[in-house]
Amino acid sequence: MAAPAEKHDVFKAIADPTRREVLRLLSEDERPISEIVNHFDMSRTAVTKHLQILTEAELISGRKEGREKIYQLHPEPLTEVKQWLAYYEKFWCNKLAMLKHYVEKDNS
Amino acid sequence: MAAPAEKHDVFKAIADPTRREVLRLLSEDERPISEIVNHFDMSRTAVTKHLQILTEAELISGRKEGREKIYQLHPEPLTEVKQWLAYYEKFWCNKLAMLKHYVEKDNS
DNA sequence: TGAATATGTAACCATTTGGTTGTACGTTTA
DNA sequence: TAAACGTACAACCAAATGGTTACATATTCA
Repeated sequence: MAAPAEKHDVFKAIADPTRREVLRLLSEDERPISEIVNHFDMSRTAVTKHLQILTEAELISGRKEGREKIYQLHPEPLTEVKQWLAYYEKFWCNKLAMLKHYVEKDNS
Repeated sequence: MAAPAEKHDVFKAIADPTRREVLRLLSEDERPISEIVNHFDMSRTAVTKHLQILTEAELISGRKEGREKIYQLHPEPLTEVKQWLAYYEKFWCNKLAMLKHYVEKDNS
């Protein structure tokens, strides 16, 4: 049952603006590939590749329905990013935590 | 005063594991390049390139001190990621928001 | 001064990324 | 059945990415 791990990690997946836009589209509603393609100025093949990368990161999944393939959002893997960010939040939310880093040197 | 915008956006900057590790190191304390290099199994030149990318994303900055260049963390740009994530949090924190997406189809 | 240290940078390279076109295949529908 | 639709996939390509080695420059210290 051990997943073969993520070939594409979620950080790489969300690094591309096109892929972030795909996620936004799918957050509104599930959509077939052809409909997703309409939102971009690139070929269907290019969009399909982005969908594959997002699928490998398990951020989306697609199901065949007739001749269409319908993709839907799975936001859960984004928790990894959230957890990573949480560590750094203290550095900008809690000024006290920044003292160690900035006080002595940046005294201009 | 208008910044020439970010050549490297923060999403690309944090996409690389090496760069995330650099951020973690600098969150502990500011460090000269040579000390950062010691933490990795790659050349100083390679590390320097990562430092440049992080600098362009304004996640770190370096100051010359004698013959050393000392880098320190600037976590502020990460707020952009946090804001982006906030939009998707409702999809995994608030089950109700997911109804529209999953209820009708995923009824197995 | 001269050696050692720390960094800057040019030139190069393999692989990945992000895109293309062309063709094939399954599904509707007239 | 034949045409139209939606998708899959192979082959190809330019540019970006992530790394290297080699050499130059600036600073410290014996």
